[in-house]
Amino acid sequence: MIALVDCNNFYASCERIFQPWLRKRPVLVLSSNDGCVIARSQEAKDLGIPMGAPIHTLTETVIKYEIYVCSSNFTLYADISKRVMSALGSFSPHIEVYSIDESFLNVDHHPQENLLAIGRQMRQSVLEWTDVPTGIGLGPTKTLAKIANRIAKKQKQHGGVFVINSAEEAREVLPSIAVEDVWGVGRQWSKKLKSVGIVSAYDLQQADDKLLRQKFNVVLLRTATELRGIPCLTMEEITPANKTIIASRSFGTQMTKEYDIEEAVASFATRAAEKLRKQGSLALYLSVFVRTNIFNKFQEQYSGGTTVALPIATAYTPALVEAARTGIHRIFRDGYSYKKAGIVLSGILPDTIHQQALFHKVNYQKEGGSMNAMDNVNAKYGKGTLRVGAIGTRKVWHPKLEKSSKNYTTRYEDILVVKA
DNA sequence: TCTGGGGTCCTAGGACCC
DNA sequence: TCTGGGGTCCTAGGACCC
Repeated sequence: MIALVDCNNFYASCERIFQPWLRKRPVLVLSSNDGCVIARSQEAKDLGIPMGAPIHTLTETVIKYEIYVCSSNFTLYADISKRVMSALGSFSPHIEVYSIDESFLNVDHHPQENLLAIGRQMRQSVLEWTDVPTGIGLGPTKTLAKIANRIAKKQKQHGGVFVINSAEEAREVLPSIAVEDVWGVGRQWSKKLKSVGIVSAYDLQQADDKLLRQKFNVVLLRTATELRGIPCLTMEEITPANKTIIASRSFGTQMTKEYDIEEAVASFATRAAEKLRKQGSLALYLSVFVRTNIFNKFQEQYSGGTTVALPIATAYTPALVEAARTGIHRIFRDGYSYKKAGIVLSGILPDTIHQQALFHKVNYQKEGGSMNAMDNVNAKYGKGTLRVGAIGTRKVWHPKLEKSSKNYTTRYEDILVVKA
């Protein structure tokens, strides 16, 4: 049996922990650049505010209902997430951290008849340890655990925990679940499924394998099989290294100067390099892209991208920054107003392999040593304490961040605020 | 005026090999 | 006029997830 623990309105719940006066107020958390709504408290959901709505379309609603709107604070959310997962860890040695606010737990070592009680204990523990409310669904497969989780959250009488013990029990609840609410069924497929008469999760469970394989694909067939109580998706307790690493941002203002964009991509390359080293990898390719504001219908549009092959696989920040600037020189065109840029690292290899190039000699020890030193300094004294000069100091490209909460759990000065 | 960021997997088709 | 069988690798595009 698998438990799926999912934090309720996670970012909004994090914001409330250290600002308890927000508890009854509707809360919205915005995306980078303070653009779209990416998290809503229950009160905000009840007001009918959709996920992803651009905040500038909600000005009146925000004033009318005194909605608290804030920028996102991922430093805080990541730290709270760690604490939630740590609380859950005491219930099972087999835990897969699926996303910042979700975990799968194997609970096979708990007796079947106690599962509801175990779920309630988990919920209580997380609440006590972190003040974050959760919904918990248990089922024989991940997909059924997801369904159980949905029921736990939607039907208040269950107190946030719901168990689907078997495929037979699933058969009773699946007719009430719309097919688009099944994990793995998105917009496109639900449309297509409905066109062949598959409307509910039950219909999908009962659907003909051949039809699913022929008209759809093997991924959807697996989903249907999981609904029958046969596991197709295994627990992945060890997070595999990412195969691509992306760092991109929309700019706070539109930019026209090449050297400003160079500073931005130097910063992206730095961040990507940090992620790369953290997972113990090297990259062979660095792609760069830029684009104008796609929402502005009156502006001439341009979007460009290019891939720079690195002479050898590397995680050395200066080498990646240099590649990013090379890329920008290739694709930058004068006369446009740029709104977004980013870099993508690919050709990811483990850093235990050091294949040399014929004409490009590298002192791995020296490079590795300096990166190590830089990472240590930045861990101790804060991000960007030590950085390459190409990033600059003017921050002209930085996204908007008008109202971010404090880093109550990770930054010394902010922790003092909490204590006070 | 204002519209996010970061990932994965599968499939089909083309190019190539023997 | 007739024209095999069995593979791999790469890429672009489409679907999905949070």
